[in-house]
Amino acid sequence: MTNEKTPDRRVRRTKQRLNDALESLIIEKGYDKITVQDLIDRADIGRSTFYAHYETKDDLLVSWTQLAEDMDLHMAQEQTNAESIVPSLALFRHLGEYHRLYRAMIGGGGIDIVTEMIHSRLLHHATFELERRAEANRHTSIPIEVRAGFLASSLLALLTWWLDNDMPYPPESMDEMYQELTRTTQAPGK
Amino acid sequence: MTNEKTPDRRVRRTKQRLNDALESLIIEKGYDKITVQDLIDRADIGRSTFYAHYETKDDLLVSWTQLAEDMDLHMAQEQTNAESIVPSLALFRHLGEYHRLYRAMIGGGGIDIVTEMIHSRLLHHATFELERRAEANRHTSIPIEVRAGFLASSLLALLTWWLDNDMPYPPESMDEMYQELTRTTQAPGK
Amino acid sequence: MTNEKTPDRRVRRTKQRLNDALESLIIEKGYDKITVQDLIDRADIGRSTFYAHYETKDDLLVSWTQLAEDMDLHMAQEQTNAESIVPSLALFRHLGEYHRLYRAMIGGGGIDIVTEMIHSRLLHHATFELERRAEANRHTSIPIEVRAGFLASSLLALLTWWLDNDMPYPPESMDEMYQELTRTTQAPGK
Amino acid sequence: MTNEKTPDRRVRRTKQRLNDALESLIIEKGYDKITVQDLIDRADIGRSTFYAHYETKDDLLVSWTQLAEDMDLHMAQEQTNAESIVPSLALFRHLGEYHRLYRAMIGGGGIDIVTEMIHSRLLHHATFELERRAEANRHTSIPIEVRAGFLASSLLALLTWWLDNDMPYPPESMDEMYQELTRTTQAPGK
DNA sequence: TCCTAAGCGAGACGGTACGTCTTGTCTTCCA
DNA sequence: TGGAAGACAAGACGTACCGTCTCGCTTAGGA
Repeated sequence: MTNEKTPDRRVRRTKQRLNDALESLIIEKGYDKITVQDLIDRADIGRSTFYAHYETKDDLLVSWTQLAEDMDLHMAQEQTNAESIVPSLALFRHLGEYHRLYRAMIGGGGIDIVTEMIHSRLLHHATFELERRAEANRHTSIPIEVRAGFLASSLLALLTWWLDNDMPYPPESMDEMYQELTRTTQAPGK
Repeated sequence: MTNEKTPDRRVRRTKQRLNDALESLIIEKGYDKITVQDLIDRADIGRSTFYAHYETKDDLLVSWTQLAEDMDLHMAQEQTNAESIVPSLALFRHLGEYHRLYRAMIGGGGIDIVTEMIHSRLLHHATFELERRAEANRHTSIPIEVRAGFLASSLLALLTWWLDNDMPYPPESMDEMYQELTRTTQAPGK
Repeated sequence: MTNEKTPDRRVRRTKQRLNDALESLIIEKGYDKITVQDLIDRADIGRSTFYAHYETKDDLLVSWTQLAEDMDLHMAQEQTNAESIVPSLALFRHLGEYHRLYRAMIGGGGIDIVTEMIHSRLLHHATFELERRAEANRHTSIPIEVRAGFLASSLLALLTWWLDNDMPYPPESMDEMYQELTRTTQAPGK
Repeated sequence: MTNEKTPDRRVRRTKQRLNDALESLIIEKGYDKITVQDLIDRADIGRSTFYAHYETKDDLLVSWTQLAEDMDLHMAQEQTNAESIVPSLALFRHLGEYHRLYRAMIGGGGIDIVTEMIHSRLLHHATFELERRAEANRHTSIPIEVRAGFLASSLLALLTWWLDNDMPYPPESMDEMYQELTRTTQAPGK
């Protein structure tokens, strides 16, 4: 519960229009090719209105909370699965479902900001889980931050490869491969 | 023996100046912030001269062959080590030696094109090595291209993390961690 | 008896604040540099309130009736003086008294709209007076409108010069010079 | 003979195009309504090219030397006429010839910068001439700067009135009226 | 005294023009 | 006469104002 006043109805409408315009333009022509003018035209708003709400195109992107919320939601859902350190299966399923959008945002020619955001959330999640299970991992001398980075980067790499190659395997297979490849950290006791 | 004429002495001078300008500007302000005008000013050449030799800023970067050659050289050197699929130790040592430059080029705020080039070479190398040892890996159903991508991305992630965190461990330790984390693919029989 | 309702007390207060804001801002930074936002901020009113009363910044200026009324008042006072066609002495005295304000409004860097308003009133007055004395001026073939324009412009030029040069002579001297310079028209018979 | 290098042929072409565009647009829609974009479109040049040569629209106008040169030329031509203090007849003739352009630049709704420039040149000329004939004017106590200002402003007013009213009299008649109205200063001995 | 219509502040909004910046092409000039 | 210097067209950028508009809150002034 924040102290922020409920925004003007018009403000919400403007932001919604900009988010819609951003999403459709990302799919159509790729984020890098989008100009502020494109967004303005598509959202049918005035130039100064854009700059009243966002400093730059990137600012609009990061304020587009859908991504972060999606990530957190799916992480929370899979959190109950004690076996998995990162919510890999849920992510393969979610990104596969919205693959047109995610393919435009991560991987080759994607958007660095988005990739970094996802990586950051995965990293944070993995670090937290590894620390929670610290006692079970005394057998290895590899620092937690290295292992967390490894887990996050590996998953991101597989996700990216999967989307860039038109999802040649079902999400469940991809998850199995990920589990197998990272078995050294995921299930240390083997 | 190529068909290329030996470049004019002036041409070589121009290219040398541009390479020097590029390197110093990358370290100073980061590749993304560099403009063609910056390069021209620093190299003290005319605008058309730049475009006579390179199509874009990226073109100058990739033509700056030092990186690719370095990579290949170190790969070749470590190629004799039958145990290792990718020349990880050599890379940790090499990047550590020139860390100021490499830190500016890969990892957070780095240059996509360079990261992709390194990734591409690692991927190609890993694919080749895995195919060469294919018979030894029948035990796993994970496709070679997935495993090659995994090996390349993991190494790149560790290299990046290492540089971004001021190289807290010696190259040898990093290599050991990498070997351990990717044991499932590197030495599958274990 | 007009149909206009007596304005709301608040309306009068708003207009007063705007007039005050306008006057102080003209002296401070010059009319041209004033923005509607400046007026709004200084008067501490809302944007729509401004546009509820005035169409533009110029509209506020011309509705600021003090000028026109001043002019007419002084013209009426001097009207009795049969010698003078335009109320030059009264104007020198009046503008001299409020020179800080008038210097900002007429002459170099002044406000065209004000200058034109003063010129227009002078022209109208001179035309009226010359026509009233038409029979006394048969000696010259110069059309009345030319002579009226000459009288108005000359006086305005002297007033402007006088204010722009920090009023180096008293109003009475300025008036004498004006009478002498325009003697050909003012007192044709001489 | 200046040290400035002869400008690039292209530069001269660009400036010529801008001058032409300015002149036609002044006549078409009035100086105030002209935007930089109008000039760019009409001259068929790039936006940055405009700003490479001129800081603002006003800068282009004042650099448009034709006006100042015209003034000086006509002043020089009439300089031989010992009777006239300012080159009134030549000016009536010249402005009448190019009345479409001058009507858009001086007088009601005209361009302040141009009006002030003409006034300034007239004033300078009148001051110089009056000082040259100082001994012949001992009869009056009116300071030279006042009389020069009067002569310049009166002429400008007549020119403006003449153009704004579609030149109802020939230049020669206008000049005669001007001489008659300013007889007190022009031919003091009468 | 209450009620209701108006005045009001606040500020979001669509637009227009601005002056800056960078790019890749094209023309001129000079060695 | 071939390459360096740099002028150029194109167009996106972020800023500054403008005049319109939609909100609720406040507050007269008539019922």
